[in-house]
Amino acid sequence: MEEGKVTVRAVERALDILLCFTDANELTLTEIAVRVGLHKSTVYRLLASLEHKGFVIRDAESEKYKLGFRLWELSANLSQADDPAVVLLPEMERLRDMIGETISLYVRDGHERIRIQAVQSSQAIRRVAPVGVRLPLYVGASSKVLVAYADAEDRESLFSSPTWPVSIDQEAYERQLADIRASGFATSVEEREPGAAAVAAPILNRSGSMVAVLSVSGPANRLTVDKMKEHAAAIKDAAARMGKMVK
Amino acid sequence: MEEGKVTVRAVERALDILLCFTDANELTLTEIAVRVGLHKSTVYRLLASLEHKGFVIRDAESEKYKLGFRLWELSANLSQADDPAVVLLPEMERLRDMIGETISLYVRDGHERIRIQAVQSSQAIRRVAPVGVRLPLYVGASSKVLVAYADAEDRESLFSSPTWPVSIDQEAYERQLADIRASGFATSVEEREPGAAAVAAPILNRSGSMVAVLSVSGPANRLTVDKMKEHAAAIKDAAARMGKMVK
DNA sequence: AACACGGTTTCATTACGTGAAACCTATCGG
DNA sequence: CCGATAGGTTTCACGTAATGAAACCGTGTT
Repeated sequence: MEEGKVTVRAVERALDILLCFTDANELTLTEIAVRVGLHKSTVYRLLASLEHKGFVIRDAESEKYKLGFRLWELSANLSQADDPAVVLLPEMERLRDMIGETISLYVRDGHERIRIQAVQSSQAIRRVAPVGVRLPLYVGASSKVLVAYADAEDRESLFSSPTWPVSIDQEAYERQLADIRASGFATSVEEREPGAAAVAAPILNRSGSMVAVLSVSGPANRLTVDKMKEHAAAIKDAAARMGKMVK
Repeated sequence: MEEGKVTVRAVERALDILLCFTDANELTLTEIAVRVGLHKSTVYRLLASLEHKGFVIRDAESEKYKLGFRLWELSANLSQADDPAVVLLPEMERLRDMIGETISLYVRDGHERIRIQAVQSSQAIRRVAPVGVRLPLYVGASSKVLVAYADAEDRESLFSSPTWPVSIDQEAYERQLADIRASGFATSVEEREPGAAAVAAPILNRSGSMVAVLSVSGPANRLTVDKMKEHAAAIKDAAARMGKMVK
């Protein structure tokens, strides 16, 4: 396992436990142990620490663990200024008005992506994109960008994980990712949803790491090859500007 | 140092670091090191872990550390239904409208209490109670309730801790706590702040454990003995109702 | 009764987290 | 221009403290 940063194992494990609660809001100790792949007693001790500091609590009746009040305190202090979903919204609206299609913003979360922001096209036929949904990482333009711009070791662990479809021709897929990195955007036509097409580009901050992925999506029959090219240019341009707005 | 729970040192330290950001939203590594009382390199490693998991980030321009986007994800999943500060707010407003004084909600946090919610009296002369402040646990009506209803061993460790004022006559104090438990409320007149008085009662959930403490506070000259009695009745009533609303 | 399923405790082992100290790179002030 | 300061990073030897296995406890469930 390649590192690069000097981290503290116990802490990372504890944080992994916290992150379990992004897609489940009540878990038992053993469920958590399975999720993070650690021994019961290890999880027990880590949870005890998290509980002691108020980051998790045990629900009185269900006897299960859930997130604690400490996170309220912290999230109250989260400077909204750093949340891409907030900062980039105006810019996304500008882009939407310019090209007239639905604009989405995704971040990767483990083996999925989350749509953290979206502005809807105002056209009658349009892509409807609810905020907050989780989508698989192996289909769609945004997914491909998220994977293409992940760091190497991260990608490796993704591909070797049991959630990654074995049906994918890894050879061809890698070539596709290389193309995406070269061109700076990805496209998809009816990959995830029939009748839908999309163009996506990474938002890279000043230090060059990916903050999120921006996408234009709409009905496939409106997103012709020419239109896609136009959109790709527009979205790359917007993404570059956005990259300067976030850490 | 009395324990009682098997915790993981590194994790607790990391969480302490996170908690630094409740009262400051940008900190340098060394500032953090001072706050938590650890060596630079230790904090460095813990921060690296927190950063790696997205719980803190380094601001691009200020180069300081701040809370990361991961907390957004988590707080999105915080079941609002369990946060007393949210659930009980409407009820607190009702109470405020009824008796016309500032209503506060406190929880205990180690050797302090935190005001997790407050609704302000609309009178010209009033108690102004900002949410989020931390106050000592040895003065004020709310403090006394928080201590009185803590479990015995918890109280013991509190009293034997170095932060507990030695000046307190423990004998008399214990009697006072017993009275509070008997009557179900506590009062204070100019105990913590000159000119201010308060009445406080515990919010006990169905299983009988204390969730928070509710208090009425205002200028001492308005909170006469008679008024205090009225308020005590009102607040006990409200607290009882609230106790059924939370876990 | 036997079993499964959560949580808790104990214990031996050594990996891992730790603090000190050195180092690097800026920025500041005389 | 040089020394000082401050913030961050790396290295290293040491010994604690985190770990996994296994046993244990309580409570349902069959």
